[in-house]
Amino acid sequence: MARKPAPPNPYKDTLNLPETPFPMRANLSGREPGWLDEWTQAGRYQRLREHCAGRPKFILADGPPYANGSIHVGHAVNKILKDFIVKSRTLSGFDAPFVPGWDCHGLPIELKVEQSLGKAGKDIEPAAFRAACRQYAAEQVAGQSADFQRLGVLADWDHPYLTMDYRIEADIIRALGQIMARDHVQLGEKPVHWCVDCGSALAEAEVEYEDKTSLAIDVRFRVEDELDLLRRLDPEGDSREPASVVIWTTTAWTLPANQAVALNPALTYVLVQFERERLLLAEDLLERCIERYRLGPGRIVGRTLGASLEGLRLQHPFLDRDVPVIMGDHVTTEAGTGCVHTAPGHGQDDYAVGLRYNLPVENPVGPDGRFLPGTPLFAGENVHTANAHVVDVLRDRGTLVVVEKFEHSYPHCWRHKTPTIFRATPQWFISMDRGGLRKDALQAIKATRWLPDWGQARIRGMVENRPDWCISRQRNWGVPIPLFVHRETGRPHPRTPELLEAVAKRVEEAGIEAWFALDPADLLGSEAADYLKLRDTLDVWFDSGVTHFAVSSKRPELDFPTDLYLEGSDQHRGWFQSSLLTSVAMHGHAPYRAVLTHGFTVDEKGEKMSKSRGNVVAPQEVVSTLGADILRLWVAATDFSAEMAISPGILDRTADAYRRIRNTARFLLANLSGFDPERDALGLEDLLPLDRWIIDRAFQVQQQVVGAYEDYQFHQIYQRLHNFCSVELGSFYLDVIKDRQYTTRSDSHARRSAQTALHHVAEALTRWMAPILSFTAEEIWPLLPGERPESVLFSTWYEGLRPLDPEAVFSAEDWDRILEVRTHVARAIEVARNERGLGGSLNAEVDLYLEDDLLAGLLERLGDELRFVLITSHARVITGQPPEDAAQVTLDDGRQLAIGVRASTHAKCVRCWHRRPDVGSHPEHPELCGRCVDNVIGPGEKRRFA
RNA sequence: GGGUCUGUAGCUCAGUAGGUUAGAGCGCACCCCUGAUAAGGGUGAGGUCGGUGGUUCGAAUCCACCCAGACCCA
Repeated sequence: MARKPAPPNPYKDTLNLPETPFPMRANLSGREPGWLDEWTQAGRYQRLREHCAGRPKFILADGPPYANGSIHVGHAVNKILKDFIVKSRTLSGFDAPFVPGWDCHGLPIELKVEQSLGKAGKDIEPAAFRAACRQYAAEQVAGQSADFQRLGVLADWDHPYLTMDYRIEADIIRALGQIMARDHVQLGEKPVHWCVDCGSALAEAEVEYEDKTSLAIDVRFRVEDELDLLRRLDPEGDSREPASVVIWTTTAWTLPANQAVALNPALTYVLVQFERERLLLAEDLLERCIERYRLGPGRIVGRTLGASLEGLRLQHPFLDRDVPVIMGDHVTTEAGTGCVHTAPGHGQDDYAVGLRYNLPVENPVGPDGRFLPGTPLFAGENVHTANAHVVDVLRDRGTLVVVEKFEHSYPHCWRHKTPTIFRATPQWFISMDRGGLRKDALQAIKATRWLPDWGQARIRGMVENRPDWCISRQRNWGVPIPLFVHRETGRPHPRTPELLEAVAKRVEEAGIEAWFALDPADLLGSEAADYLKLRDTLDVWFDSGVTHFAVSSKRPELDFPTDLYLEGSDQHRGWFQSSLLTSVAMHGHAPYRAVLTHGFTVDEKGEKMSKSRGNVVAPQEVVSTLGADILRLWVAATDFSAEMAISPGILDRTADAYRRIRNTARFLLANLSGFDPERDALGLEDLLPLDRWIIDRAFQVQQQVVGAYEDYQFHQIYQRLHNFCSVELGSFYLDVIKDRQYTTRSDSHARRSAQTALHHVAEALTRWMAPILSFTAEEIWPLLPGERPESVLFSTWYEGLRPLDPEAVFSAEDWDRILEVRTHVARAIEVARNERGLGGSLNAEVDLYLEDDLLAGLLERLGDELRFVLITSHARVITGQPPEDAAQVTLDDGRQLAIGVRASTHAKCVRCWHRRPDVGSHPEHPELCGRCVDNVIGPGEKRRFA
């Protein structure tokens, strides 16, 4: 049903209607790229550096994303949060340079390159392979960089740091040298995840857990010395049938390397009499064992704590040796027998407990996953296929109790998807304890500020418990561990520090290839024959871990230690820790003063994103549809300390909020048209009380906004910004001043007062939003009246706001009361609208019945202008008895208020739309009310309050 | 299985040191306006504060357990 168009208004030209080139519809996705181009052309980042030169610095270090694949929303969150911080600190008066970085070495890139070129050393020369990796990484960096820039992130994109930059590769080696010089590095023989298909050790991150079905076996370890057992256990009866400790394992192939059986000292173990033998088991697991073994009912004939069995000798189930019972807290009653087969060469717990008992680290398995020549019974067999053979041998020897299939979560190579094994190999380690690194790192953790504070407990727990850091990899695309080790002693060359620096110099010139291509004789001369040139590469976590040294302390615009690291919560184990350990190892303190953590992105149900669930939100898609500012606003709106939920629906809400903010800004700009602050602005003391009030509100908001930026509480800023636009401005102040803006003379005090307020608000508001809504703020900036620099980032928080004196004639508290009354009036008008078809509030005349006290006095002080505050055609205060039909309400302070609403019977002024008795009083302007006549042909109306 | 967290209206967030009918904005419904108009204003309906059991005169707020989810580890 179409409404009939409003009749043409002959006085329209006499109004000051809003006007602005700032469009209501943003079309962000279409216009953001153009703005970016402009800023790039203008050298925005460099110019900002010049502008900020000499200010106190605030350094946020960029944790390098891995240079592989396109960015996902988690990357976007991270960089956008960093951008909020960099920009807000800039507006707070800091010089906040930001150098983006990338992590460029490592396995995933190798795998990508292998896919197209084949294996290094087999299908392609290693040098060519590394060159291809370098090329590939550079392409990935370029792609990710473009995506990051598209998000509006301001950074030194022309001069990022790449861990594969020659100078950085060289400094990574130097960092290793310093850590070695402080005696934190050692060569060890330790079990590591090993992929037999890779023929290489795997990093934890290169392992994924998959379900696997294994053979689970229970195996007898016969007690050697019956008398010794009797002394420890004092069993009832005098059975002399064989006694065995039973172990349970799912990796039968590790039995040849068995060196002990571990019991938990605090658990109770029982000796159980079966038909032809006695078995020792943990009491808590007895029932389940009896069920599995089918050896008959079984009768407990002895009982003791694990602790009393320490040192008992047991016969290996098929090898001619005896092994001790040892104590380990890692032994649990989750599954098995409570007696744990221990092979220090094949398991990390086993290795750790073995160290305490000085057990040999035997490793009979070669890099190809086959038992070494000379291994009794199993030489040459692949460990996985040997399992069945081991079971056969056990059965032959009568040491097998039971075998069954068992499904469990088992580590697999993420590349080959094949089960990994633990295999003791020579590896280089950063020792946590021999140089006191753990202790010093824990101290450094204490000295660092963690946000949120539980981050401290999290990383502390990890550092307290973590094993030594295995930094060597048997790979091609990585920074070498450029050591010469003696062929006989295995010791690094005595002149290692000097040699490392010599290598670093060459790497600085030619990259890591300088090491791989190096002829040892060039550095060692005649000694070369005695030394082995190491081909191991460094764990990539070492690369990024030393960026505090290779980047932060090397680039002149940066600083070390750095003010802040900001990454996802997974980095407590990753970059936060690798950076901490290397920095402590090199300098004795943390590389950062504070560490801020954000959560992971999840879908609207709080579940992680994955292709299979189909709940992935791609930043590229958000940017190309809604625009980067919407994504940025979503980041701001979300409390990043927990999981961050994102979905199309959530982004729609965000876009709604954006429109609200945008339109508010638009209205401010539109009502500032023709306003020149130099010429037209009034002093705060000359403003109407209502205009003075909104500046007070803006002042309060700014306090909160700036404080929230300092505390990284961006979601508070979003709430406050949006609330300010909706509540203070939209539903009250802007609505009220429309009449004054439009109808009073364009250069009247009344209008200039409002414009002055709008101008202050707009100046402040644009800055508040600038770190978050970067594009929109820059779009607004040049449209604000008055001289200004090229970008809002060249300014600081607006200083033109002032709080309202509590003693002011209309104080903030006074306005709170007025607003409360206004809410009740709106309610009463709504009733009239619905019940009597009142229509717009300007059709209403309102009587407020109050006791004769302060509130009545306050409202009366507004005089005739009360109607403007209420947006009614007439309003008055009556101290006396209300009529029956008045709406009775109780105010917050307990006061009684009655509101009478009636439809005005007066004619409507075609110009201001108020219904007034004086419409038509001027013969030449019969359709105008008195004040409009005054505004059109007279000196113009005066306003005193609103 | 262990460690560190999270769970308040459809959405995003507040809820002060435990105290009357748990708040805000958005969205939604309805109404108004048509001089912010693919805008703007008003009113209203939405919550067993993840669940259970405790402590307490009284708990969204304290404790225990459980459920769901996230990250890290095994």
